Amino acid sequence: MLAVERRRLIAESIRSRGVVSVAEMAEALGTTEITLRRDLRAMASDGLLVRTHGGAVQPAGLGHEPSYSEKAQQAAAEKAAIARLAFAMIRPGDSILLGPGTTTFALARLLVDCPELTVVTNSLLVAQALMGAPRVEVILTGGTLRRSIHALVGPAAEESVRALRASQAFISGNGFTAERGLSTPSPLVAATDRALAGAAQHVIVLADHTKIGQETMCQTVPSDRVSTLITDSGADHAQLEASRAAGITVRIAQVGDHAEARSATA
Amino acid sequence: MLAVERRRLIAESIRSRGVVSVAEMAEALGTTEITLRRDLRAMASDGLLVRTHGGAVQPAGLGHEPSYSEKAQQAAAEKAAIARLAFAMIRPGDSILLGPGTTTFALARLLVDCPELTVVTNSLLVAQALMGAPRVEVILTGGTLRRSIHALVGPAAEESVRALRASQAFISGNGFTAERGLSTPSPLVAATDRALAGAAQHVIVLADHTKIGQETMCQTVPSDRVSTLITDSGADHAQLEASRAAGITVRIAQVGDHAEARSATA
DNA sequence: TCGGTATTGCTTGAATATGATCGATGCGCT
DNA sequence: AGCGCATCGATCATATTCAAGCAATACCGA
Repeated sequence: MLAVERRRLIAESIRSRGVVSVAEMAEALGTTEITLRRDLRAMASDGLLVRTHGGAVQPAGLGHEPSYSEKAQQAAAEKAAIARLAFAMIRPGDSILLGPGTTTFALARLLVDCPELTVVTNSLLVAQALMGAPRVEVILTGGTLRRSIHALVGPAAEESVRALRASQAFISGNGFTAERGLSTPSPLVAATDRALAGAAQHVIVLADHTKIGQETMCQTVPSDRVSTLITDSGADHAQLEASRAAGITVRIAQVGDHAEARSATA
Repeated sequence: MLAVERRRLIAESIRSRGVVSVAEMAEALGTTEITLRRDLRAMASDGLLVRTHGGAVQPAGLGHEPSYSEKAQQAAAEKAAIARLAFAMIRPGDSILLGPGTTTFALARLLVDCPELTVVTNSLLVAQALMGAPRVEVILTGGTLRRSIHALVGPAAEESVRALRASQAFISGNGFTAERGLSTPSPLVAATDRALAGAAQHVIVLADHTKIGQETMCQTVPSDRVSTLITDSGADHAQLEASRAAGITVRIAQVGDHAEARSATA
């Protein structure tokens, strides 16, 4: 076993699984932990991985952030179900807009096998998720990096969206009510979301039940601009009825229901 | 067994498996390791393979795609040294432009502790590297995602750079000569690099010795627009002299820490 | 046949990679 | 906060690999 061979296997393992453990890898490669540690140290100094206690993780650049993906665990099943329902609304050849958020991120992961698709987004996570989707054209808006949501915001982001048109925009947020529509705590994020919504013929809001009935500071999309609301079965019924009365198509995703999803349920 | 026949078998083996081991190959060919080493040395000087400890590996650019992480390993120590030299040119409070590439990525990793800095980039890797640098403001250009270099290119990218001004632009590429300046194989990437260079007062080219004297298809920055060239000590001397004669400040990075890759001047 | 050249194999000293031990550090648990 | 455990880094010892010099053999032309 050559050193280069070993390191290539380490790199491959970390690329496919995101993390490697020193002990586990030493066992698998038939070498000692000391050598593994030396390899990891050398590779870390080259930026191929980031060293942690007991192993190493993928450098920021190909994987998903641990803190962010932890947050995505909240109501993960609901978000996945919502994403599947949204996925069913997309046809090959479409041009769509995707806002930031864990739910839209879940949707992006479903799009990797979708042929002939153009995705415009201001979310770095969405872009990362579509990195391995060669048949999907990904266009990022410009803008200032907002770290908390891994997205691009600000005047530059709004400006770059202004020149674009798409059939559908999939937007998320922190709160949704039938009266005030979608809202989010940050004015900057709200302005960018508003720009995204303004560039699409149909606005589809993705919001799990924890957000229905919540109001936060800044309105991003008023109710009359929302075509469809996709949420899950835990949502407040009165709010859903009021939304329907406002002319919004409301769709309820059933957790564990894979029937609507087509082929991408890996 | 003729020498030419032996070497043909070596080439065949390295093409099919990617790596060969000296001991293993000597056993298979019924010869000694000394002879194998001599063969490998000769073939390495012809560029048919890359010598490593205990064997040899396929040179990058043949067989399979030079996946980003593998490319990052090439001349990693030199790139790190170049990045350190470039880092010394940046002052707190500056606004800088960073292009795509492994060397600029190495520079970005050094910037995480830099206070009060504005970085404009079209590289997703640079953005990711600066995700954990709360005191650095990161602005991404818009554009179409080019997966092979993890960067944003195209008219949208150029347009979003047009409104910006910065003191320094750090650009990399695939080749640099004193006559034609910086060049890259892709017209799209070249156009974006050109836009980045056009937005800065000073253009600093980061290019390790493997790129000096190389010419690729598309010129990105002509020599007279380059203020500074930062390379490493393995670079061709005639090219460096010609660059100096053209008015470019040439700086040579010394590989300091761990000397892993050794370079032979042709 | 003889001399010259090229190829191959061996030996030696140096460089590198690997493995083991020990003290220090960090992390998780109570 | 304190304790126990795993992990880490450093240093030393060992094995492997490398490169250069030298000797032996094969090949070739004269």
